[in-house]
Amino acid sequence: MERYDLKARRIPDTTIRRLPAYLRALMVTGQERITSEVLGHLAGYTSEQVRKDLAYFGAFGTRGVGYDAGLLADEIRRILQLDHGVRAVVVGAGRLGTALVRHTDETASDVSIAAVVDINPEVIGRVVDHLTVESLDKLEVLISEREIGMGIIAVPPGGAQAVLDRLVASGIRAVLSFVPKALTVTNPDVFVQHIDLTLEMQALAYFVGQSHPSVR
Amino acid sequence: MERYDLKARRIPDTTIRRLPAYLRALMVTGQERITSEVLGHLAGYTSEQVRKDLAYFGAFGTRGVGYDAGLLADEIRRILQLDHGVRAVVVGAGRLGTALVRHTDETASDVSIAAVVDINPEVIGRVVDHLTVESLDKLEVLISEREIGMGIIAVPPGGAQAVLDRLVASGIRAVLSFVPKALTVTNPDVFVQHIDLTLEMQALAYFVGQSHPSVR
DNA sequence: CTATGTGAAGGTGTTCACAGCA
DNA sequence: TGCTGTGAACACCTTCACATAG
Repeated sequence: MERYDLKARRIPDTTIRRLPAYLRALMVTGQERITSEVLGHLAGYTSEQVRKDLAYFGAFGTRGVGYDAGLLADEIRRILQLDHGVRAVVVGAGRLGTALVRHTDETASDVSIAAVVDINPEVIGRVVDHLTVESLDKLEVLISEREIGMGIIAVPPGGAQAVLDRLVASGIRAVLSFVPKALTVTNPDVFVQHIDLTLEMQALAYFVGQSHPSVR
Repeated sequence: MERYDLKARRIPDTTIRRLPAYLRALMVTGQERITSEVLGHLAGYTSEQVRKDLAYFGAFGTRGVGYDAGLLADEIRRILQLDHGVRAVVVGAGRLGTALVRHTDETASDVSIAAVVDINPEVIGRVVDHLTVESLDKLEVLISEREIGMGIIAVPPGGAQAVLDRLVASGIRAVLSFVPKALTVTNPDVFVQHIDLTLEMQALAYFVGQSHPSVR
């Protein structure tokens, strides 16, 4: 009964990363119907890009008309597995970790935080929104009991690799890391996304002085 | 006296984005000398990638030996303009905005926050680390007086586009946006980097169930 | 003999242009 | 006629392979 996996086409990462933007754009318009032109404009991409991306998964539009916004949103949610109720564990209940929990609570994003753990005894037991910070020791148990499929790492660089290894060993296949350090993973089925503010800002510095870089 | 601009080669964005990772790796090793192999490993890339990236800007290594870590770090800082003391303004002093100020203070990243502004009278005047939150009205004045070259937008979606327009009108050419919405900019000299946590997590959800995607 | 620097080959993602269908 | 869906052309980035220099 798998719908998309059977096609066995390799989907570009870039396509996957644009789908959530399309989903948001579909939510914003109250419209019933929407063209790839409008959808692309709202999401910040071109109409060709929209059509190509969607074509990897099937033909959801009507020629000469456009797409049914509600139906297309449902398709995208299914593709991204957002209809499965994806649950994540936040490792590290420092300033960043707690901010992440609150953020996710506020924005109904179809991904929920199901557990927060920390290694520091002083922090364990504290309440963050609807969750109590648990011990890092219970990481594997919590992942299993609460059927967690995503890991979010918000610990200092020192302990990050060990945390990642434990997440992977527990069957986690999608990880978001805020650690200011390169982490390695051998299992090719595991996808790790890094968000590194310092690196981001340093790269941006390059463009500060970049007036008129010849053409484009 | 320009060193790199004269070459007029178009540098791939991907290269620019890897340079900060190389810089960090160079800081981590106490070593005097380093090979592209080791540097790549530390930063999470291949040795060929390292050499190609650096070759866009010149020949900094010694054949048969490797690179001088300190010299190479200086080169990268110069390329990224991190030797110029890049200053940024944070627009929006909410939870995220203040967290950004503190984060940047803690991690000496060669990019400093030189001003924080907000539109909310209740927030204006508050002290965040070494800065006092100023009125959004003074945005242009602050950018000019404090020679700010980078903008960081951490406001709700509603006011974000207007903020971006004002930043661009003030001559800002590098912007980091945390706004959960696509922003548009017509000036091709302006570079806008989006960090959107909700989109990031939704994209990751796709990989949660992605076991063994055939080959690779 | 080692590790850099680089043209050439290869691969991946985007844009074009239009055929196909409502 | 209008907009989708898609092969083909294109552009970009990465990997390969080796000439080059110390």
